[in-house]
Amino acid sequence: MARKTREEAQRTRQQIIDAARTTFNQHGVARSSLAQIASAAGLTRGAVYWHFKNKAELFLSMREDVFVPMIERMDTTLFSNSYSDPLDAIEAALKDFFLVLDECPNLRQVLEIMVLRCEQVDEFAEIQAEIERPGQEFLQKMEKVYQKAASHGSLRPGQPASALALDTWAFISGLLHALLTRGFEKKLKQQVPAMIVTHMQLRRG
Amino acid sequence: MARKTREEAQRTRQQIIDAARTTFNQHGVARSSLAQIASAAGLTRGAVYWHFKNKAELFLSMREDVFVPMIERMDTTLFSNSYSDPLDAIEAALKDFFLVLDECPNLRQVLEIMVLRCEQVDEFAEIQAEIERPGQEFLQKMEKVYQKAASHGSLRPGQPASALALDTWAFISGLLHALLTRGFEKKLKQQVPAMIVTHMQLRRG
DNA sequence: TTATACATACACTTATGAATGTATAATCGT
DNA sequence: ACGATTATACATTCATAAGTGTATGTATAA
Repeated sequence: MARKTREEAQRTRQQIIDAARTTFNQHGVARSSLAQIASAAGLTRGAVYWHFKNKAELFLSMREDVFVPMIERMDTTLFSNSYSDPLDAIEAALKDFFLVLDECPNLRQVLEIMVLRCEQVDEFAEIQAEIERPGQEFLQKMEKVYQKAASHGSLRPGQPASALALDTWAFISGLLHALLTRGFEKKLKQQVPAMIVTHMQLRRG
Repeated sequence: MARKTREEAQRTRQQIIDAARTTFNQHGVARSSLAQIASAAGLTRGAVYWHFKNKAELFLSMREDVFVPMIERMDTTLFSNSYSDPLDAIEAALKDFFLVLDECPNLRQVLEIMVLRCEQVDEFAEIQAEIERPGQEFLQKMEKVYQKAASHGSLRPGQPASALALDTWAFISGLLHALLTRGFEKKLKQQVPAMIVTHMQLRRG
């Protein structure tokens, strides 16, 4: 075939990423062949191998495509100074996270792939480390905000900020997994905001 | 080779299950071939195909080998009447769960495989449903115990039992995933009892 | 004219499932 | 109780399918 413009080439690259996302999501990472992905993008393996070294690199590129913006968005809400009570900032950030998850199918698909449809082992060990890090950083950020809430006086006394942050972290992680494994069914999805309110209510003074 | 006694055959069956567990855990389910598993058990694929139809059936057998006893043990603690306060029963059951997880490497390996090293998709859909069900049942059991605690008067008022059960469920799920992904490192493991105490303390009256 | 953006073809490896082989428990008839 | 028969518990072999990475071809944008 013919050579494409640079912009066209970038579009095909994006098409491959999109095809990888849907294919990984449908069949799992291990069971998705590069031929399948290429075919889903209307291309051949040659195109895939031109743009990406192998499946692992394609996986990482697909992830970065949607992961970085999400983290930035959460941070801005979490550290926003438009909330008088830091606990409100946490509550808003948590709600916003699940709202984005509901609104952005690309992000949802990528999270589904990373959590459910990817065997975390061997050469994907580095990938796994990359997945963990945002969670760790989120834990530290939360602890800071809980400390702010403590000095603000809105926090129910008796527990250190670190313990509260751990509890919230486990709660969010578990809720995310529950949503992902149950396919974001309405019944559970509608309970999410109330669950967050309950969770935060338990630590208000 | 020669034919074995029925008891010997049962032992080789168990050897295959053990080999599958360690192999799945090391390399992931998809990347583990039946030849690898057979070799790890000191056998050939012929033995595996004799005892199991295919990899999926072997996976399910490996799971049932350790999963059923765990559920029974949790239930006995959860519904034990040796605790005057139902909240203490919940706290004890949660602590016991993570204690068993720490003590029983087989159960830990199987959970690691199911959560981290198994792509939940396609023909494993039934398997996934089997994995979800205990979680769902646990949620319902918890709700009952929270209701008992409410009528017992030890529960901090303001939240329905269903909401509290959901929160605890998400907490446990998240904590389990955290432990599994971080390889049960001591630092986090030692925090588990305190986290459970914190979690329960937040809902005591 | 050359580097790019792919498509096509090739060589190699690996896994699966079924077929076949085989020594011996287990069972059955006498 | 003992040999003959049969079913069992595997090992071995075979046929086939898929996937990967690389090498090569090629039209065209740069």
